[in-house]
Amino acid sequence: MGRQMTEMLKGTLEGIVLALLTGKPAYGYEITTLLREQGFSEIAEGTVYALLVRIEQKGLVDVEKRPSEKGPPRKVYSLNSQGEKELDEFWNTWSFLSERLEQLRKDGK
Amino acid sequence: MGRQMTEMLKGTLEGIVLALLTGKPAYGYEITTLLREQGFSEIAEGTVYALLVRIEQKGLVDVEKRPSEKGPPRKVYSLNSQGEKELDEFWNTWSFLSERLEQLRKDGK
DNA sequence: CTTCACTACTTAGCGTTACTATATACCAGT
DNA sequence: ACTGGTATATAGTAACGCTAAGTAGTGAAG
Repeated sequence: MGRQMTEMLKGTLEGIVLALLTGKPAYGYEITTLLREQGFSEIAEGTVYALLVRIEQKGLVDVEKRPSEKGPPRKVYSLNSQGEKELDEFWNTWSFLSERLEQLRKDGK
Repeated sequence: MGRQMTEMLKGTLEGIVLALLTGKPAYGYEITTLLREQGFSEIAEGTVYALLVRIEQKGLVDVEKRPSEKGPPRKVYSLNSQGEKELDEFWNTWSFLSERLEQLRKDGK
């Protein structure tokens, strides 16, 4: 992972995961796969699991343990109302930053 | 500053400052003022100066000391070729992330 | 002449986050 | 037994923005 991307993911990766979780609960391994499919090809598994622990502790998701046919039990995360609120705020923060940056990019040309 | 914004600025603030510097050299206090005018109203001075030290050490900017009529001498930073290259990469990284996020936002609705 | 306000830069210590590396565990096929 | 895919956990590290406090120069107000 590039240094720039690593730093830029700070603060956005949590939002990305919350967004992935809207409407469709998922477990860690699945989320990692989803991220890789969506172009975040180099995100380490450990990063995702640590993030999931964090958002669980913050109370943004509900967790349910379910058996898997193919391995150890899965921890399925689903967005709760507090998580939805956090996601809303995330989009607001993102919009602000995004608009400022697009403005800057325009000015630079 | 909100927690989310603080985290999101990691990795982007450097790019923002590099972008501000394109074409028009500036000194720290001036950059802080510019940022505040552009909506980043709560960015601490210390943050900016620390960032400037960093990008100088990374060799992304050239520095010139100039007397001020109103206070201590100014350190004027100008983007050099390595800084321009870094800024290019920054925009690439930003574009990638930005596109993924806009896609996610669309899907969520 | 001293106090205040504005300009201008510096730095130590802190909290948060993503990464690296490693470990554990379950199951299927060879 | 061994390999490979599925699935989770965690200790240690580095990077970065924030807080807080300090130094220094100039000019105006009292």
